[in-house]
Amino acid sequence: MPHLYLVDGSGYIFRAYHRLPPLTNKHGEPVGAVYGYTTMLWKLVDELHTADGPTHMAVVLDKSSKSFRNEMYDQYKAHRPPPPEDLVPQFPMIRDATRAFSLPCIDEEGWEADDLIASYAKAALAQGWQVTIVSSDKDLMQLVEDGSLDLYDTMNNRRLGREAVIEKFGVEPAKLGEVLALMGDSVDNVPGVPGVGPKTAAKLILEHGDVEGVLAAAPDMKKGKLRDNLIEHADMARLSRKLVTLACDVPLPHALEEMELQGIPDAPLRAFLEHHGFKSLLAKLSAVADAPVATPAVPGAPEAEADPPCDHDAYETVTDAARLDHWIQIARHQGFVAIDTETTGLDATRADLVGVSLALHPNLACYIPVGHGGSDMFAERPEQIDRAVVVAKLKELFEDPSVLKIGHNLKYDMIVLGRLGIAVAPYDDTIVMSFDLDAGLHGHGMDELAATHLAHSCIAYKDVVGTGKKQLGFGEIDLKSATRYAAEDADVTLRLWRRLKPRLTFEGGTRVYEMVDRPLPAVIAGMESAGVKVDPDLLARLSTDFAHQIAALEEQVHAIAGFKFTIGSPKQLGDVLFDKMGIKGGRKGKSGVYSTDVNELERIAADKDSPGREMVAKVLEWRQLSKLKSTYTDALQAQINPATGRVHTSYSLTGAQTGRLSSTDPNLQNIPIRTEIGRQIRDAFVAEPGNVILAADYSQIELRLAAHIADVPQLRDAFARGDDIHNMTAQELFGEVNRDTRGRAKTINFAILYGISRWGLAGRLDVSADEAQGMIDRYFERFPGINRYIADTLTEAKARGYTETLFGRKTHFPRLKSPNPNERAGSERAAINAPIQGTSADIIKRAMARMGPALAAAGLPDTRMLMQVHDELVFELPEGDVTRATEVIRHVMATAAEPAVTLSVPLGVDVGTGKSWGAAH
DNA sequence: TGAATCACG
DNA sequence: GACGTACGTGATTCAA
Repeated sequence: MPHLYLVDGSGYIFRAYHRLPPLTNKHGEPVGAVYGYTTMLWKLVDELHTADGPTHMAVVLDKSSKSFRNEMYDQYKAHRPPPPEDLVPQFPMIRDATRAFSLPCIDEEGWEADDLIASYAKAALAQGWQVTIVSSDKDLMQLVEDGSLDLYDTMNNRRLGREAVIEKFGVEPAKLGEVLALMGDSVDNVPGVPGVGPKTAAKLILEHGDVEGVLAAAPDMKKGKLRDNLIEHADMARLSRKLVTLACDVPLPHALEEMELQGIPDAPLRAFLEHHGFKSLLAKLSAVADAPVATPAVPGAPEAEADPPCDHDAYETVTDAARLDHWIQIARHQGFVAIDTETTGLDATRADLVGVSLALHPNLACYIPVGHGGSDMFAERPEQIDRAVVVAKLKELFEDPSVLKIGHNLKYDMIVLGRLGIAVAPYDDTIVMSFDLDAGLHGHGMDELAATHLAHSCIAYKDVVGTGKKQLGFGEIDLKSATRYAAEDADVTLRLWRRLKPRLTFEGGTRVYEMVDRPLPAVIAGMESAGVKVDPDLLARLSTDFAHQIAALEEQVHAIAGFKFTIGSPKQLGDVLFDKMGIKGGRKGKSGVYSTDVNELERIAADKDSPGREMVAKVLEWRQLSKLKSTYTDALQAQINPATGRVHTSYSLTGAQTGRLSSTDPNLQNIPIRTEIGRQIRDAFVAEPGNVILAADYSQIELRLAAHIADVPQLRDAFARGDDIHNMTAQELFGEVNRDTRGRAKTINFAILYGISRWGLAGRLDVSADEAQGMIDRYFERFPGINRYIADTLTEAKARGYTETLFGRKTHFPRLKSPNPNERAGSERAAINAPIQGTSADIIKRAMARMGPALAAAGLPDTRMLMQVHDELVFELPEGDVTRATEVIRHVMATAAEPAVTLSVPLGVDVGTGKSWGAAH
């Protein structure tokens, strides 16, 4: 007779987590619960062919924390703390483990694992099967039937049948629901009746049959607290009765036959165990290698078969609502869908939706046009579903918590869809996944990834819309061509996801993906959509002001030269200074042009005897003003979005190899601050009336992280005391603290982080290479952790080809093995810096991900995060909220590493506010 | 399109 | 012994 084992995976993993020590695997991922779960599954599967062993098995999990019970009672499970942070990344691994055993993994939105277990159990019993539920959950004990259904607690190795239930609760399993209802449950927040515990509940039920019987009998009971409580809380008792009732009629997506157990599969299980380095289990696997072998294909595992090539003619153009419903229905059923949007432009904050594509499986993809034709009055508008209908239908799918949306650079789509009222969740982003796996090895654009991973060359956008004057908007493309291009994008995205997702697990990328990067696309989409207000009048005033000064300087420079030339041309300027005016010491670069950068010009300006002193000073001033005008005051005005009156930058999540963000169009991460004249530009970044700008920045975060990572006690103590770190370094290195030694110490502190050479330091400090070497030696002597860190980091980077941050972010350095010594040396310096810069980036990203929820929880929904500048977050908020917001922001930033990483140095956060960004500093 | 320059952390 | 000299970015301008 078939014997079905239903494993309560969710219940198990929580118990395993708390019972087992916090193990980590070789990738630094927490795996304690996964290890416990794997051994448990194995033990069960091993019992196939034994007397009471399973013939069929499935694992049942909770899909989300919400179920139909929350609709009955909004307080249900309301006091449950979120799962521990180092347990969260283990949830996907539990699914990996289950797949490695080729077992079905069952979860359904809106239902708890208990309901699914009850429903499958009933279905199996109805066919005359034997059922064992692997769990120790008391709610599931309601299902026990003498001789046909029992519970199995693998942690104590105990089976639990009718007798055990009676012993534990004093009633038959069939009456257990009545008892549980009266008792209530503080963990799940089932109210029950106050003052009624297991003993009283059992007594009452034995006497009166069920909850209704007890409530009916209450008025006749002897006066006392119990009677009063039963009468007063009758409604809560009835509600509790419903809450503890298991749903036995959930639609069942998996046939019981699919759950047939084949034995221990070799290849996928071996790959899984090797990935985590579960050595004892690997040994065990080798011992059972001759056992019956199942041969399932693990989707996306390294040995997975290649997908068929993209078939552009297989893609469907969806132009009627019924077909759209059909696609949505399959996506719902499948639980994941790749998506992509086509729009009228590149700037997500302005672009309008033209169409959406979906992909469900390789070559199973469609394009839903909504904005084709229309703009051209001569062309006929091709048949399309009404835009509002598409938006409404897609909103339901894209917001469905049980359907994973997969996109490539989803941030873009989120901004476009966000303006249509659609909030995409949950999601995976393949550009982020690729970055977390392969930063430093190659780019992460879709076309490049398709070529690298799928040996596929995507249709070029330019080939669809043309270039130059003849370039068309995507809405002007005929539906056939549009479908071929757009659906391919979704198809390729899906294919990439199938490749990359398992690699995250197998290569240790899950930790940084889940703990740092995954939340970022949504967070940054919010920041970009919000934008920042700039004062165009102030910028215009600065522009004219600068223009006048530039014109005056230009005239003076030409007068000194005696003729006109283009000051902005380094080539002409070099010729004027070094050839025509005969200034000595000109250095030509490889392109044969004299160097005229600031260092060179300042050198000339410092030389009292140089004939070019006057001109050079004016050129330097001219350069500064030209830069400010062209790059900032002029450009920024042009970047104001007329619809919002604000500037919306675009952050790249994959721009910097170390994990930092980068900012473009415009770059808001290089707005001047170091000189007074440039700083004025920050005054143009302003708050709306009634609001203020708040800037919060980490103080010396990279040096603090260096102190922690390299384990330098002196630096750690200095930060713990709150000392000025550059003063302290000056004291250590030079024996006295003054402006000069502090400045030098500061230079050296940074230089060390960047892996500088003695010549580099010599150039910076204007001393000889020998003197510079002396300072470096002294530094290493005073802070002995530092050279050990540098040596260890390089050794490891060379052996593995990559470095890692405290959160497991990898940065690859293929050029560490370059035959070119310069390239090699450059990579070595970058590798020394990457763990520090990267960890800093990880920490502020975690702060950003937590900031929205933390502000909302504190009742500060109007505090908006607008910008990130590597170690600084900028907010706009109502004046009255400053005090409370400051507290929340400071706390979130200071604790952002925890609990995943415990730092041995505190993280300091400086906060300032004002009407403008300039005033907030 | 690449080099040079310079703005930021 | 020569090489070329700090990590990470993006925008603008010139010149080919």
